[in-house]
Amino acid sequence: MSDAPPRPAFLPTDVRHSLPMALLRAREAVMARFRPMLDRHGVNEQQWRVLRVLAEAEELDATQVAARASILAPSLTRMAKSMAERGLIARRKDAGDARRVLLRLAPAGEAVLRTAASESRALTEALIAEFGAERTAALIDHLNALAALGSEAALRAADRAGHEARDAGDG
Amino acid sequence: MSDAPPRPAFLPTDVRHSLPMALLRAREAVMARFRPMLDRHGVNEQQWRVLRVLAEAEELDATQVAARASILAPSLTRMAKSMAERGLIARRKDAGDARRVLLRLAPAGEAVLRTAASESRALTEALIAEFGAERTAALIDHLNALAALGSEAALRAADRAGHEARDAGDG
DNA sequence: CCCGTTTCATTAACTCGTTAAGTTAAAGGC
DNA sequence: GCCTTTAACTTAACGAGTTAATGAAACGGG
Repeated sequence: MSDAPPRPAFLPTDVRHSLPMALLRAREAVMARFRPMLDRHGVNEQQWRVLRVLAEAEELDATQVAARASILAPSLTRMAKSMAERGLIARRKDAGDARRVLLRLAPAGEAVLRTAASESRALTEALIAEFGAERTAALIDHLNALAALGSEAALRAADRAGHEARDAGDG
Repeated sequence: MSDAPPRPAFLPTDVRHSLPMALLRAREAVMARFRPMLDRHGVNEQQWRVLRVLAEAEELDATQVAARASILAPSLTRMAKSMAERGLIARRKDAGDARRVLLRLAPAGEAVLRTAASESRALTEALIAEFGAERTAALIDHLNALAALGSEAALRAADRAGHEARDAGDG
């Protein structure tokens, strides 16, 4: 409390109550718990996401993997190369559409999932136990609802609001 | 629904209901709304966080800025250099402790905050209007509580749980 | 059938995240 | 007053995020 000196009046929103920053901090705190486990299994956070997405589908093209794992296409291109070299995943070209690259789990990737699954579940359950089961479920629902807002119409509306505010705000 | 083929039984948690991934997707959705505004003002997301942190304090050392903006020290070192060159912030050494580097807003940084503040507020208010004021406040509270869990004792407990599960799980 | 358009993937360039190691300065023990 | 330890930053190296541009293949009129 002692370090809140005369605040300039022009700042946007208090950092303490900013939704983007709250999301960032929460994610960091959660990932800090999972990172040691992933390190032990030789994969990073993004590779782990790719493996899990592929575990839920037989075979997917790169665009779908990127969308489901929340990874951008250029990142996935780099990752797929190194993961294929390590035997975590397998790549092949789509016979019907030569633009597409199809990805699937390879044995080493299945092995990582298999041996990490129990640890991952334990960490998840420990977190849920600390934070509360109902509270966690509700939080995930809210987060998914928030993510679902980010569709085209909403984005345009937000952009218009920005322009209007800029006209009216600080003349 | 048609793309959920025979799921291998060894996967950790359904990607749809994973808390880390929900946090990631929600943050992406929110930031997608703010990014065009930040682009117009010539700063990226991390620089914006630094500016806002400095706007809330007269002068802070690098460690405190990093902590409040959720930026790692090596990243802040790089950023402080380029932001100082652009006149967004000012750097000076602490007279009493020659290890410390003190950061404060410079005129160009104040100008960015001043001209972007109204747009930022408009975007924030638009988001709150869409998502619901009470719901947003509750969400931020939950996220802060979640972030607060990530303290030392909790981390050690989670790590122990991981080891136990590995022993018991797939021998 | 051809040509403009769209889609999928890749490459490139830059910045940040992350870890580890190195530098300099302050603190503490004896 | 040294000498070890700790703290604050910096540097380096590598991978991922982001944007823009390119390449290649499919699509869709005309």
